[in-house]
Amino acid sequence: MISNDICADCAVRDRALCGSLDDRELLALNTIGQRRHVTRGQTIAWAGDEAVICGNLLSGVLKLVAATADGREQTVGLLYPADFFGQPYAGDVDFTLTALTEAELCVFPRAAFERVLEDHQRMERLLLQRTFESLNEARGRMLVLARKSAGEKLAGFLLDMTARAGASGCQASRDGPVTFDLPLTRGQIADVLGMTIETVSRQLTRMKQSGVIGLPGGRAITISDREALMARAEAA
Amino acid sequence: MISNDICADCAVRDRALCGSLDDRELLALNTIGQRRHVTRGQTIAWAGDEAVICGNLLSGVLKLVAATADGREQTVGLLYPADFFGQPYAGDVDFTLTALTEAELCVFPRAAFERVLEDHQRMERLLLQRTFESLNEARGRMLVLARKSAGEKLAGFLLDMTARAGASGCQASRDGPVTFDLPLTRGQIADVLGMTIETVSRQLTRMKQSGVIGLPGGRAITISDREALMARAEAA
DNA sequence: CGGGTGGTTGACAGACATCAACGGTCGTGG
DNA sequence: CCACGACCGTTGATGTCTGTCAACCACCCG
Repeated sequence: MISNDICADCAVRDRALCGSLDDRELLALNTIGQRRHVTRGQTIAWAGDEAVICGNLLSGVLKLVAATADGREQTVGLLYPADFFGQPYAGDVDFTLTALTEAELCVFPRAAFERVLEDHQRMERLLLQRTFESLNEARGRMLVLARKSAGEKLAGFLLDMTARAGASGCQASRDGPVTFDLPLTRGQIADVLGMTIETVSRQLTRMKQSGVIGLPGGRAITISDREALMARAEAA
Repeated sequence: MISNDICADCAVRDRALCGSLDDRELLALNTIGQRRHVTRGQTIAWAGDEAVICGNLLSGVLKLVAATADGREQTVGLLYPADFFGQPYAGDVDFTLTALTEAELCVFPRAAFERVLEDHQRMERLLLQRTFESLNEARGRMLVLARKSAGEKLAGFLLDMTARAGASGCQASRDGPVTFDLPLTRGQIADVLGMTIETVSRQLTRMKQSGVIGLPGGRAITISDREALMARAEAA
């Protein structure tokens, strides 16, 4: 049975919301869940549309985007594997959800997922906790967007990405230089940090000239001096 | 019995989370809840402290504040009567909670409240929905903070406050001028919108000179031309 | 009466956006 | 295989919005 295999070989089985369910309970999810592949740049849900789906991100990176009437955009959230997307009990979608990279999703019809939540209080509680975490993160980001300088924003962002890259990056030694690929273009970084492409670029070259980071080319980045980066993330 | 009366004469009984409970269930809350009065400027919970309480706001206005290491501050949320505060299942408090005005709270020990949540799935679901709403609001605010000009921010803020003032303000006619008192000082508005006192003041006088608003004195404000205000809230 | 808080206004500066030009890389198609 | 265009990134010149510093006024309360 194919549907049974969906959860069995799930890459984020232990980290996603579903981790709170036992094997038997997973069967219920299996019957309503569906794998879906999206390509870079593809939009999964448009702000203003009816909220019909929710689910888990299996691989790749997604962004949540808010926009003004005249087209200015702000990325208000980044989603990584094992993150939940969508809003149970919602009417309409509030923020456009788009893939920044190739991505794999596990999608549920919203109504069906709500029924599962009702039967599994533990999962609903887990979702509540995650939502609080997202809220705290969003509020922390508000401070960054409103009060930090371009240099501070970028330093903080790079530290985030470094932590996120984690094991996947290659590092010579503990506390030594770390190199990895940023999953975002300069423009996408600008959207996240509330600045322009040019400012992102300029700040990066400045850090490079200071020896804090290296830019080997392409989307690669080397964190040469993590201490300095942390200092810059908090400096006035 | 005093404790029984707490909910009976609650000003926000029908709008707060507890509205989901029947009379018998309210007894459980009554035994753990406690009224508390706070004065203007008083802090209810400090960021970094252990999260020991949560509850409902009965009257007044509270703010949630995030701060950088070097003291820059950003108000990341405003709480109005019937709003819930605190974070069940949390470890530490993430954002300092302070009263902007005299305020009345209904406070619960966090651990006890969590037990009530576990027994009342309906209330937990309501809390989940509210948390999603807060998250959406925070994300919307991210767009404002990062991408809107001072004029747009202030126009949007005034529209919010107008909606909030609602019936309490006095208006001559539908769509006519509305006058009410802002519950925030210029400095507090600046903290909310991510700008400075001076810029708030300048933008207000500019709007006054354009005839969009009136500033009768004190903390009062008159919305003379709501259409124009809406235009300004979205203008580039 | 004096000090504190809150508000307004002016002069000035600086950080960042904007506008513009240019180079590199990659994929497609002739 | 090469060429073209699209996308991405960098850098420079310039402008402007808003933050900073400062002075001043009104009001309130002890």
